[in-house]
Amino acid sequence: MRAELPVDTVAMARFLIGKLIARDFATGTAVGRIVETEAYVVGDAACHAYRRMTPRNRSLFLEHGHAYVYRAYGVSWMLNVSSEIEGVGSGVLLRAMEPLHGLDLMRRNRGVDTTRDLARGPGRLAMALGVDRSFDGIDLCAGGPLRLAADPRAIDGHEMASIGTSVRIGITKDAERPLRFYLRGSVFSSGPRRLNV
DNA sequence: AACATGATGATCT
DNA sequence: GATCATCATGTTC
Repeated sequence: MRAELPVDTVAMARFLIGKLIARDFATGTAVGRIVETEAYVVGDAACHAYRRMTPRNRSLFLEHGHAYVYRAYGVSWMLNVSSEIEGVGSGVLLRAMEPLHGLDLMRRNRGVDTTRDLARGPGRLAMALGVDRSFDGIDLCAGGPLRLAADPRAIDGHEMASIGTSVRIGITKDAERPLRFYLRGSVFSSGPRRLNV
């Protein structure tokens, strides 16, 4: 999988739209299709690695395809994918997912029944997958309990046409950059569907 | 002090 | 159903 991943943050954010993320639990596997991402690029004041490497953000500096997990607002875990060569700090936030398999597991993790609400939003996505700080720094391309996968049903090139772009959600620094990407028409993405094309 | 959010309840259609 | 205000809460620098 790593060989297929782009080594570029914006390319990664777009590439991940439509890809699958799987999480093994003792009782089964939950799988979702990524439908919304945000890029946090080099030189971006909104990126946690903007200033320098710190204990919190060090996973952003791992080789592309590793998890960076942090707590937002004291309530939610955020799951990101590192997106550049080792030593360069940047990543892609996974903001929403369409539940495909193991919905019972996600419902249990979320304490919510409605399919549409299981993973629409970055905190919900992480909770549905049972992701917390213990996943920070893990390799998402190594066949571990949390991993990225291609969609076997996808046909090369067909997803590209259906990706929309907008500004990122919930930030104040570098807020005007068009670095949010979403699968057009998906009811499982979390924000505006109609900014910037 | 600021923050890459979500649940809830109010109010409007 | 949409949209908005409010706030709980941990972690960072």
